[in-house]
Amino acid sequence: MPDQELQPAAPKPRRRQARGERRAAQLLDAAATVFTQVGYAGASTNAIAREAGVSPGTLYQFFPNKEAIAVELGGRLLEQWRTSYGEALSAENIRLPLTEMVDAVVDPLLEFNFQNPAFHVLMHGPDTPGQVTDAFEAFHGAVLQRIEELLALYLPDTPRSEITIVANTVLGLFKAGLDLLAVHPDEQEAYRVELKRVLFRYLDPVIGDCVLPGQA
Amino acid sequence: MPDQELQPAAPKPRRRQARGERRAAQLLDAAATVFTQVGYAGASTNAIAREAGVSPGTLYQFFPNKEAIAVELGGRLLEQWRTSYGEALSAENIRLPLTEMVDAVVDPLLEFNFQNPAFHVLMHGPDTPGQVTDAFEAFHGAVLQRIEELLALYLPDTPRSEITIVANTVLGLFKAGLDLLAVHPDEQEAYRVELKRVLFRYLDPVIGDCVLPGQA
DNA sequence: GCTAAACACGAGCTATCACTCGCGTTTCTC
DNA sequence: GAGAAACGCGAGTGATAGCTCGTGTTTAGC
Repeated sequence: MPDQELQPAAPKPRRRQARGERRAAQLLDAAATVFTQVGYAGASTNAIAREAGVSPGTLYQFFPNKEAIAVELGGRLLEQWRTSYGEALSAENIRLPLTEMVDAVVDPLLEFNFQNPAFHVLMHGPDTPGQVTDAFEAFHGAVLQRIEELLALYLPDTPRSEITIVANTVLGLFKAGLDLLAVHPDEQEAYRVELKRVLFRYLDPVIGDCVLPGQA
Repeated sequence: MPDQELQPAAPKPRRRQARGERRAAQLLDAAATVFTQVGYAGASTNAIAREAGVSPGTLYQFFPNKEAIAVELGGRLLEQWRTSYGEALSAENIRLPLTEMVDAVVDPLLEFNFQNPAFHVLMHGPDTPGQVTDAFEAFHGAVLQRIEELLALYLPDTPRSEITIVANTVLGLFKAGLDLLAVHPDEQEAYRVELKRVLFRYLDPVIGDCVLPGQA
C-alpha cells in the first residue's frame, strides 16, 4: 500500500443543508436543557431527541454518539464565552479601583453562567466525558492565568507560587458565589452583593494599597 | 380482618450474626470507596460487591436495593459526624478571638471531610437518591442554624434575614475551601491557610469589633 | 422532472445494570 | 448432632439506554 491517504480517517465528506444546520443547533439546545435537568449521565439520547421533537434516528444523523453531543455543546459554550465575555478579565479593568474592578469582572461572569446553566453542569458534573473535561480544564487554566497576570501587575514582588494560590482561591470563591446564587434564586441580589463583599475583603489587604505602575 | 398487626409491614424479623454485621460494614466501606470514585449513579452494585470481595447475591442479602446502600451509608456518615465533630460549632468557641475561633471551627470540619470523602460526594452528587438528599439537607439546615445562632450572639441588632445570608455565605466559603483542598492535594497547608484567611477577612469587619455579652 | 444525497422516522438490536433464584455452606440453638 | 436459619454464591432475568437499519420524504443540482 504505497503512499495511501495519510489522513487517519477521511473525516466527513458530508455537505450539510441549512435544514440540517438548524436541526443540529436545535438538538444542542435540547441537550443543554436535558443536561441541566438531569446531568450528562442521566440524560438519555432518546430524551434529548424527544426534547428536540425529533426521532432518535435523526439525532444520530448529526452526532455519532452521546459523547459527541456533549463535546460539541461544550465547544459551543466555550466559544460563546470567549466571544461574549472573554473581555471581562482583560487588562482594561486593572486601572479601576478594587470595588469597581470586582464589579466589572464579576457581573459579566455571573451573567454568562446564569444564562448558560449547562456550562456549570458540564464543567463540574462527575460524569462528564473526558474530552469535554479536558477542554474545560484547558479553559480553566487559561482563566486562571489571566487572573494571575492581573494579580501579578499589582504584586510584582510576590513569588509566582503565592500568586497562583491567590488566583485559585479567587476563582474558588467565585464558584462558591455561583452555587449560592443557584441555591437561593429568590435572593440573587443579596448574594451577588455578598459575593462581591467576600472578594473585596479578601483582595483589599492584598492589593488595595498597591501603587499601580502607571499611577502617581 | 379484625385487628390485624398495625405495623405497615413487619420490618425485619432477621437476627444478624456477627459475621453478617461485619459483611454489612465491609459492603458500606466498599460502597463509600466506589461512590467516591465514580459517583452514585456510576457505581454498579456488582462493582461494590467486587470491591468488597463478595458476590452480587451476598450484597442483596444485606441491602434490599442500591438506594438502601446510599441511605445507610449516609446515615452512618451523619452519625459519625455528630458524635465526632458535632462539637466544633458548639458555643464553647464563641468567646475566642476571631482568629482562633476560625481555627477551632475549620480544622475539625476539614479533618472530617478529608477522612470521609464519600460525605462530599453523596451530599453534592447530582444523582444521589432523594432520601439521602433529604437527610443531608436536614443536616445542612441544622449546621446553618448553629452558625446563625453563633452569629446572632455577636450581632444581636442585625435582622435575622441578614444573618441568614451571612451564615449561608460562610458555609459556601467553607465548601469552596474544601474543593480547593481536593483539587490541590499537594498544597493542602497553603489552601487551608488561605481558606482561614478568607473567612477571617470576611467576618472581621462584621463581628471583629463587637463586644461579647460576657466581656468587659 | 429526474437523480442522488441529505434528512427523517421508529421499530429493534445489543450491552449493561439492578436485582433474583436455586442451591450449597456455616453458624446458632437445642 | 440435628434442624433451622443466616450466610454465600454466580448464572440468569427483565428493563433500560445507546445505537442501528431499512425505508420513506425532502432538497440540491442538472
